[in-house]
Amino acid sequence: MTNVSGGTLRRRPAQRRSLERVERMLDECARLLDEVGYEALTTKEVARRAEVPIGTFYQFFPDKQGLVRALAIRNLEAFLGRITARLSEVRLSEWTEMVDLTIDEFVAMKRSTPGFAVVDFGGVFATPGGPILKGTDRMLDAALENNAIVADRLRTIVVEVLGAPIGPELDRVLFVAVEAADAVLKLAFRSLPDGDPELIAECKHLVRRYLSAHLPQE
Amino acid sequence: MTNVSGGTLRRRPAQRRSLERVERMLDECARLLDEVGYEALTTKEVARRAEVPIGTFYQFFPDKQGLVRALAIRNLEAFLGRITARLSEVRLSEWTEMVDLTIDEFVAMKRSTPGFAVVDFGGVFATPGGPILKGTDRMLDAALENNAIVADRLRTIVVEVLGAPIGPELDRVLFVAVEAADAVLKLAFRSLPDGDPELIAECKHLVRRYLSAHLPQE
DNA sequence: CAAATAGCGTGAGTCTTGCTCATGTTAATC
DNA sequence: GATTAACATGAGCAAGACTCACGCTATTTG
Repeated sequence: MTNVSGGTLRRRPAQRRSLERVERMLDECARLLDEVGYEALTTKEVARRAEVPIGTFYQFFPDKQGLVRALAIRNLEAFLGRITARLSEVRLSEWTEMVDLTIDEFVAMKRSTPGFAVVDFGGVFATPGGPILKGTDRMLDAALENNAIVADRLRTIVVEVLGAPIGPELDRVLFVAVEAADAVLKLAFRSLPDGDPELIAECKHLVRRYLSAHLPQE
Repeated sequence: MTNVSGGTLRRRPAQRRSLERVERMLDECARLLDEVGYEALTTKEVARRAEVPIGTFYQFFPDKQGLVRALAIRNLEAFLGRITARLSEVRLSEWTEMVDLTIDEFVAMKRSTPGFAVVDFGGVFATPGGPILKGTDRMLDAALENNAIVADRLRTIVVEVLGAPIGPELDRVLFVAVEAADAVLKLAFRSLPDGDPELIAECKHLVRRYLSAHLPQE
């Protein structure tokens, strides 16, 4: 699996114990996100639940956002892993199948993976804009980058499976598709805890309609 | 103009002076959002810039989120106003024109209205999910509701202009379209400060393709 | 017109939270 | 066994969200 993680951690856990601790903190972070949401989540509480002193928490995570960002990256890697696994099982004949497969897998993770409903790949914040002074929330960039990574991975697959024309146009199209799908699926899960089935169907519809203009028809 | 504002304010400003103060606080909130983003925005700084004591701030706004929510609602009302104004000027023959008109107006506001790039109609947070304990961030619901209001308004227009079949299906379709468009436009403005023109074009494309399956062709 | 009353305005101060850092503890190296 | 380096810890600090007791100004009342 490609390691996507960039400078997210302050110190990379070397020993077994530290590694387990970091994993535990991420787990508790995810569960807390489901319970109280991002704003109400406190680093102290995450540390307490993971049975890790607050000082140790800050040995590994630069701040609250770093924690959530790390979780988002873990989610992303899990998602990419599941996608590639499913793709090696199923031999798909049409690209439309890939749309369904991707969305289904995303939906499955929304349902089963703690915290995924809240952060998925990182789109919790929206703080772009002007000269950021202090606090320096670059989380949004992370979200942007992460969805870009999803798009990039999908592009590789699309090009492999059916010889789609490579180029900046394809990049853009897939990027837009991923972003739009993400938004509609968020909507589906806001309406119903397990995701409104009609909205999920509509999401597939939306993506297929859009892509059919850009990908070769079969 | 329909008054959309629900219980956003603690006390509704009755006298002229209070009303100006509230307006000033919203203005400064918007400008600060552009400068430092949501996380780094402080109520003290908003109050300071608006030349209003912090105590008075809390007379009107319940909390930081309430402030931003109020701004989002003001934005929404301004947007709906502009849309209806443009629609009364231009007599549109095809529904595709309405897509362009709506998106163009949204883009124009993203460029000109302070703070609109950050909050537009309220999608700053993402904190749905389980039993919210304290802090009770219901901002996301507000965002949801606000986009629903946009969709609803557009539906009224669509039904008026061309006798589109009314029903829950049309509601859902428009809701999805608004949500997807919102996401792609956010993306466009993340890539470039003034909005990537190619992504804006792609957004129109996406919406038209999607709607063409649900609205009567001309 | 003065007194009583009711609402409005105010900012010092409280409480909570993110985060640090000096000190203690364990493991590695010589 | 001594020295050094890496890791662990939680009391404490800084900063920000939000309150509340008091003063002030308008409005009503005898």
